[in-house]
Amino acid sequence: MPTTLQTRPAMIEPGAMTETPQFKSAFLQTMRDRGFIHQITHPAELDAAASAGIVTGYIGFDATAASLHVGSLIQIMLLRRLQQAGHKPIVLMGGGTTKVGDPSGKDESRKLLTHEDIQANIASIQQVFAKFLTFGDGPTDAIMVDNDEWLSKLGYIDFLREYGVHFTVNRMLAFDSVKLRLDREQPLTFLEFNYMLMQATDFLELNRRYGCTLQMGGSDQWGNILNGVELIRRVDQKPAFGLTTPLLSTASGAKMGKTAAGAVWLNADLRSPYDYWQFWRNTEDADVGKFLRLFTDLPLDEIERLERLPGAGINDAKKVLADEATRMLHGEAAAHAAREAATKAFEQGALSDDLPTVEIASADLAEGIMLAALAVDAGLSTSRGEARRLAQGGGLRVNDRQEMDGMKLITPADVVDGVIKLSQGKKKIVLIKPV
RNA sequence: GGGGGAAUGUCCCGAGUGGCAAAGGGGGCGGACUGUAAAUCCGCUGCGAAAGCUUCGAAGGUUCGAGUCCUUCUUCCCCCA
Repeated sequence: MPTTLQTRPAMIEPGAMTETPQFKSAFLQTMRDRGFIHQITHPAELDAAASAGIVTGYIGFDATAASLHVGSLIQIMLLRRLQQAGHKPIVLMGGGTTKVGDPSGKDESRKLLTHEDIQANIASIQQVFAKFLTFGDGPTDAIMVDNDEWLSKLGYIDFLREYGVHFTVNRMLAFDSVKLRLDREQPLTFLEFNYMLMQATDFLELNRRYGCTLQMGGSDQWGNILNGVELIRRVDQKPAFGLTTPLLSTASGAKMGKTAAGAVWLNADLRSPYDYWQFWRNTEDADVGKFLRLFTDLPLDEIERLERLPGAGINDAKKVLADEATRMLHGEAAAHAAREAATKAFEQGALSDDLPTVEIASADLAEGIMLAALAVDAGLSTSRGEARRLAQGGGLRVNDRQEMDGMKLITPADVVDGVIKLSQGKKKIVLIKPV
């Protein structure tokens, strides 16, 4: 008779973190100094393992969209730090688990994606990791695997007999991902209910294939991670660890990564380097230090200096943050161009070719285009009515001149140096280029 | 299988009496103040140039008029079996 997972592992609760003695391993020490750690299972054991040799750790990424967004960046950085500390990162693409759908933190079931959708998403997501990690065959080189490889091959009966016996429904019902859904009287399908088993299976599989002993993730993954840790410890009697990062929100409580323009995608074709730079530039004062520690490789003493800049000087720290973050993702040239464009636009009132540009037909312009329509074409508004209200509220400017009438016709006379500068509010600028 | 309840402005939550483009929040956007910050205050938040058009799970019906009443259906929740 197999034993079921009943015991809770020793772990560090967030509050206790500060009283923990210094870690011996460079990895955990750095992680704590830079604010990555929320909870750890078996901290002493993991610390010892990380000091003694190479630890292989993984993080799973679901493929629900064609790009990851800033919300996942902390996980990506975590893998980067792992590699920097001399360990081996595994990027696990959730080709299989995405077919099931993680119920954690969601009130409703997600739409089911097809296998083709998921694989296309994975292909699109993959490229980003190469910017942050070094892939290859070496001992600390990163590797990428897709859990569809083993999950889709599982037979139902085999799966139930091999893994199902290790989980009690009693315990599964106690997990937040399940409990919250039930408490709110929201449906939780049996399909989704199985997600945590899938994820536990992943960890076991990676442990057997690659000797992976560490699973990391956001704090909402704590329950899922625990299951994997315990599964390995029960079934194979091997060490396994879990580590979660704090849930990232801005100092004023907003969820990280959502802005006016929607999610802050990491793929350049979904969000330009210029916009990405702007995202970091607009960080709240209170978050600058935290973000510098998490999302840049700058040394800690330099970060401390930056975050202590008095008053408006904090803006310099934000520029450094934006530079560093953009460079890491899009490269030196793109970061430089984004900063130049921003400097010109905001500090010198000049234009830069790197500002977002939209082309329109000269013939249409010759006849005159309603300002509101132009704003829609420029992507500043989703409807003309909205654009007109925006103008009425003083939120639209043409060549830096406020224009309250959304019905006003824009003509070739408004073209200056080959473009029309259209601004929404203080931060969004689009260049309209007649062709 | 039986009984009871729920679905509202395509971001979320939520009032809603037969006259409703539909209260109020949150979120978002814009303005003022600042430093491309926060906090605060103000405005906007279905589409349309307008006439008008399209919204309250779906389809029918009653009515001059339906989110509101009736019928059927879908989905979900609860209780009983």
